Amino acid sequence: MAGKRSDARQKMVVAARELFREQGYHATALSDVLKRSEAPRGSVYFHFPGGKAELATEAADQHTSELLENITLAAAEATGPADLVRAYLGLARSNLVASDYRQGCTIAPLVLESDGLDDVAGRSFTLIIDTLAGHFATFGVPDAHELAHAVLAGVEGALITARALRSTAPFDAVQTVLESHVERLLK
Amino acid sequence: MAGKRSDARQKMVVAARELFREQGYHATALSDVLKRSEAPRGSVYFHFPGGKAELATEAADQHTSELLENITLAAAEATGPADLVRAYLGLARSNLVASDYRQGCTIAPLVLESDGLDDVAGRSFTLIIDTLAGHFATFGVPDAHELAHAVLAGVEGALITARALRSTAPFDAVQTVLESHVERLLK
DNA sequence: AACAAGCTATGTCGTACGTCATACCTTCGA
DNA sequence: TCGAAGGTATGACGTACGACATAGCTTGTT
Repeated sequence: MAGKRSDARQKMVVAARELFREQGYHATALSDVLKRSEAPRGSVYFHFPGGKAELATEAADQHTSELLENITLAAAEATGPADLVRAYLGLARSNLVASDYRQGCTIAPLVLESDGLDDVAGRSFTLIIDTLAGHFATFGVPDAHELAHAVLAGVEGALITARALRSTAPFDAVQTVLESHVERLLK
Repeated sequence: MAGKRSDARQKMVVAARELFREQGYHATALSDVLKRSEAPRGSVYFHFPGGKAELATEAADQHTSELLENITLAAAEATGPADLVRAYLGLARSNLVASDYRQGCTIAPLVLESDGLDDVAGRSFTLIIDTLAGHFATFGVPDAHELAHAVLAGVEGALITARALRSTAPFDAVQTVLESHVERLLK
């Protein structure tokens, strides 16, 4: 009933995710995605009838899913909200440093390069915030939602400035400020 | 020995600045810049031999200059570091809201859409941080540089998430956290 | 063996950036 | 005061590349 079941689709999503993190949305050509994923050129429109936008949507969704898993995982090991904050910041920072300041956030470009993908980014951010806030609330943090907003904004901002400055100073600063605030909240 | 001096150049820089804030770098075609600035096509390469990249560099530089002026202005009126933080956040927020969540930061796209413009962005961020830190130090803040890093990252991050969420919640959250930290620093 | 459904290679159209030949304006020299 | 020269500015073009659509092929099933 079918031809060979190909793994090209998933490979393309992975490649797209990486490239968007590094170069943004418009700077990434479909040919770049194909080259990195070693997928055949003609497959794009078949696997993603919506074209590039659909590919980006899927990449964002997978990125978010993976992030949510990591958050929940970190929350399970954390002994308090400060631990979770540290873990979340650490995740972004280590990815950035390990890639020699190349890999930022997959979602951010979709916001800045407005192409009708703002809503996708909005859903992703909402999920992240709600998940973070849920864990913070469990830890007994008042205004858990507010803290989650600050954490997300801090990470996104640090990812940008750290990249441009080629320094982890922004991450250290954000971490200091957030921990300072968390301590105060719990007092 | 000279021809007519045209204001086309400056108009183009202004238009580019606006468009990059709204759409990012690659999504902004030179034809878009020309349309908004009402400048002729041929003028691009004449005024900016380096092409689009040079135009972006100039736009970033002018954006930064204006920002530094505003920071210094706000610092003069501020009675403490918290005032300056509020003013800087307020500037970004009011621009964003006034434009119906369209106008973000001019520099950020240059970082995310890597096209060799990272260093330009780096210089801009360094200037902003140093200026902020200078004022914070004047106000007697210890670790003024660290605070400046956190403020910049907070604003950049809030600009992204607020835009996607179409909400000012990120700004409010960042402000709360930063003020909380400043209070603690001065204690 | 033949059909159907998944999969892929090639072709086409639109558009972006960069370039060039040309027209213009200003200033200097006679 | 007038003409010439050289920097200044511009509209039309070329080249290259991006996304998208379609026609053909491979594979598994009956």
